[in-house]
Amino acid sequence: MTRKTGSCFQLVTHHLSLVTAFMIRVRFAPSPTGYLHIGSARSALFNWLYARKVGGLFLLRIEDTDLQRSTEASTRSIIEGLEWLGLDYDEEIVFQSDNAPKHRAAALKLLQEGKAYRDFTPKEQRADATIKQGIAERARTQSAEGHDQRSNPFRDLSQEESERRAAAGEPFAVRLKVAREGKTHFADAVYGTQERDYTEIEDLVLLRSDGHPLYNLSVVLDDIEMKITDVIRGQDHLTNTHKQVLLYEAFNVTPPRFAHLPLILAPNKGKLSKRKHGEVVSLTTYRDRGFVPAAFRNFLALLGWSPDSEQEIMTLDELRQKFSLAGISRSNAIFNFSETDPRQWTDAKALWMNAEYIRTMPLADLLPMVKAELRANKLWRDEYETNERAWFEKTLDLIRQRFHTLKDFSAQGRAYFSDDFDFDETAVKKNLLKEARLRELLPALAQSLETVEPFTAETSEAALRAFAESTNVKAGLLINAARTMLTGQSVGPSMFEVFDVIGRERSVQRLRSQLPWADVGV
RNA sequence: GUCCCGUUCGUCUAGUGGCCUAGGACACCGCCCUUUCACGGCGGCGACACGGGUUCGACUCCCGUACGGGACGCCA
Repeated sequence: MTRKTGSCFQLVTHHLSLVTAFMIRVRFAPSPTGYLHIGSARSALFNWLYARKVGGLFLLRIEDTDLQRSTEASTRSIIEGLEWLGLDYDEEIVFQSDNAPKHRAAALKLLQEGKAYRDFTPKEQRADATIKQGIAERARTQSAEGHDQRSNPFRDLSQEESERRAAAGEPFAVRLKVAREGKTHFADAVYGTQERDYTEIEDLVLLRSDGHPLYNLSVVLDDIEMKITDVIRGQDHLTNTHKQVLLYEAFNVTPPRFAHLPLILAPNKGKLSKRKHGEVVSLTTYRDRGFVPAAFRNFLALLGWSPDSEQEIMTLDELRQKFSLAGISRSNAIFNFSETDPRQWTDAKALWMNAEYIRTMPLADLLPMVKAELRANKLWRDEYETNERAWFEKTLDLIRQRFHTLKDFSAQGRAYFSDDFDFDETAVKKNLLKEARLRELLPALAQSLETVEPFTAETSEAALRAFAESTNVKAGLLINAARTMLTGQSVGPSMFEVFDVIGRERSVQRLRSQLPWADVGV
């Protein structure tokens, strides 16, 4: 990023400040340690909606200070995920690791000012796997014994002694010197006024003994530098916020406004984690399994937020217009899905919403998504966009009515785009093998359809019903049999609409096929 | 364990003291439409965690209990 220096720039920013003072600036600040979690995606969405609603800016900051776990692939996945959801960001992406030297300098400044101190306690070594429970356990015993958060022996070490030991090369961490008495306060837009007694807040580590700046320090400094006006993030940060408020005070900066979001929980009301719940928490899963981005975005928006109206299907623009922090609920939401039932691999409402979008969205918006899906399965032909476009749109409009994901276009929809499709075994048994006469009737039906002119849903229906009457069989028998012959399935759109889009030539050909009988060895 | 947060149908939620015999959506069930399956239409099932207050009146306000969640790191 370019950084201008000199009084000229200062002057400009000074004038601009009157204008920018009211400019809302929010950020989405994920750590790139895995694929984008749907909870994070929702935070991003809410930040974006809030910013766009008021004409503010939505910034992206990658919190990659944990060099051990951060990956470039993860950063890419985050950016792709935002793009998929249609959330554009402003300005350059900030990589937190780039600012480490500044963060370190700021901590050292607090040290000089006496607002922080050197902690010479040797660093504990802990195995990664046992960290969480070990910390919880220690916290338990400490609180049971009435641990004093200000008991660090190095807290009141004299300045000279501290300098001397540091100069001698003794390693030290830098901790914030939290006052013995007082409370932190902040107004949360969702949870209301929050306060916390200092005695509940530890002297948090700002700098590791290797000089590496830690999370709370970096977040505050970056938010200050990025001029963030509103911090919207998960409720799991509620206690961090108190620590961060302390840091804002130490730096003499007015804290931003805060809004904490209720959490998204697993069906067992526990934390929804990638490790425990697998791909269902990853945003990319929804893209890969045929979700329309607008549908998933719409679903996510309704998890923890609701508009004033009872309308639930909303475009991005409608969401933007209706969004308000006041509509965010305080209680956690359960993301309902089954780990054993593949039909309910994710929340039923999300699935429903996706189907709803697929059958009602403008065909022009659906077309490119279906194109990608067909292309990936070698079912796409360029003619679908040129001289066969009318047919293609008509076919999509017909079959989309009962599809749930984009995957269905290449799976259940295969027979519409290829002659090479499979026959569903139960469909064959139920609609073809049950009635022996069908083996002769179907080719005869084909023959009578061959002369129908023009060949439409109406004329094919008339022809089939006439044929049924003349051969003295129920129309339903032929209808169901024809459906299976033409599509391989027992379910689908109205048979006559299918005749229409499959066309006379292919319909006749398929009615004469002996494949279903050959397959079962009759 | 300590601190913080929460609790309305199975799930997402509306509800800011009388409009609530608690509304909507998903799921489920039934009927209609349809010789398929859906869509759609109509209807059904189904909730204010519990106990005390305050009030003429409490889902809404206060207190307590229970339950659930979060945080408690030289991780982010």
